Amino acid sequence: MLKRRTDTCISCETCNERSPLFSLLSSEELRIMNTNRFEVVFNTGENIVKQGTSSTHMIMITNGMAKMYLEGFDKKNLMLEIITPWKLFGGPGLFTDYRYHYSVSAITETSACFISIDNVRKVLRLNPDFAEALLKHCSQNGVSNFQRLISLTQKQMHGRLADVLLYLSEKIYHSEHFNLNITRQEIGEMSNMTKESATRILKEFELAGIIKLDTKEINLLDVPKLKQLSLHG
Amino acid sequence: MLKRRTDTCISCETCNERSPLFSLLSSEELRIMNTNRFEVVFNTGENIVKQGTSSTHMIMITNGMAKMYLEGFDKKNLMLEIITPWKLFGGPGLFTDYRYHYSVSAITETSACFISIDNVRKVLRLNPDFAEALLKHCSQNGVSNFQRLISLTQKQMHGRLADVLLYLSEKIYHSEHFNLNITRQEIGEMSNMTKESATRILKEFELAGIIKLDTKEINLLDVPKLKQLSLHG
DNA sequence: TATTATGAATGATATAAAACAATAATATCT
DNA sequence: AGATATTATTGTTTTATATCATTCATAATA
Repeated sequence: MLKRRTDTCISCETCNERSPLFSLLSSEELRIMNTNRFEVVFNTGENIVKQGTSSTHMIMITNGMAKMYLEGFDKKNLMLEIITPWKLFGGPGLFTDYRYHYSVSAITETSACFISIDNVRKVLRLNPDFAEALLKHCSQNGVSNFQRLISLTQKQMHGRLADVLLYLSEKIYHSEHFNLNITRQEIGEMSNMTKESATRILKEFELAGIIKLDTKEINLLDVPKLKQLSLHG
Repeated sequence: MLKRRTDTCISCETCNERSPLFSLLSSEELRIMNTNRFEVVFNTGENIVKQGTSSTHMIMITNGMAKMYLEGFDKKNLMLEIITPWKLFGGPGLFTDYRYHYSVSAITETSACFISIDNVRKVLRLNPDFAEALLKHCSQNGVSNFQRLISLTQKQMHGRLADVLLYLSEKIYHSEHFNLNITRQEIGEMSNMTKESATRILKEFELAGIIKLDTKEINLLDVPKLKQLSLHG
């Protein structure tokens, strides 16, 4: 579905303040980035990128919410992140094998802005600050992946679920009280457990007074306890 | 222990052909890289980098073998790679928080060459090809981490051990017949299982005629079968 | 409003893999 | 070479977690 142009998104110049990476660029460089740029609105559930297809664009969501996930064996997904506006993605394939290495799909109706990777490459060769910032961006993803590896391989379910709740609260909903717009299945995909286990442990947390739970509505009552659970194995 | 200078390693100019990243550099850029560069020999078991300390250097092994691993909870390690000569490392911290995010220790006596990160940064700003190559290097690590995440979270022990055997054969020993210089404990750290499980499954593979096993000596008899095991969950 | 889908909750059972324990085989040191 | 430490093997038990099965609740649709 095509999006009507609005005065908030006519060109990169007008929305560059939204992403730290773009604020490093000159007008001329922004003009390059803006060339062939397009924006598309996705309905809930639709794929924004599909793992395995050609990676031709660096993408940024300007509105809505999406999930980034690895497609594993037997339709089992591992969710990497929930993506909110101004977070840049496109992944490691952009500079290696020109394939997307994960899928991204819309959790709510989502507008996404597509910037051609050729233009990104042009600018990165013109602007060393931008090149360094991209390298930093890539490195930060590397650090996150290390944390994920340790969390998923060395913590058991309670710790992993605590990690998810803290992530949702701190990084996504910016509140200790939030209304989930993801399913138990998806909570399981974030913490590598079945939906049944996710349900069960949420209930346990409620019984232990750590959270207040009303299906989709979650209230973190004891954040220190969650942090302690997160630290245990 | 300091290493005597030899005619094979007086400066980066003389060993630049060893690493694809260095072949992109001009003499002047190599001279910058070579400034304050030093080489140290580590004994078996010694730390080359220690997770959590300041990351000040990009490092390359010129001789020997080392292991790169994440230190997790309760002294439980997760080995990321075995490092052999000319593989560059230093990790995601070099461009983010200036901390090493993993440890590297010598499996055999190992010589390592330390290049100041300030010099790397200087050169990356001078040479867009090098900048792009570093970004590619970082991205490739990202791809490997995705594969690792899926392998460790979605495969069970037989599949994970098959992955390790194939990795050792293809990437490290370059033969289907090799003499391990790592312990069962370390095989466990590569595949996220206990040393007892590693022993047991190696034995099972032997009984199934997939490998020939004599403690440290391993012979892959049925590589297709290992690949098939690797694909299953 | 009745009727399907879809998601959530809960219980019973099965199983992969860790933890524990003990012995056997190597390697290292004196 | 003998003594000690490290590593490998093997068996038994325990536990975390998946799987299966069913009911309940909520949302979408006719």
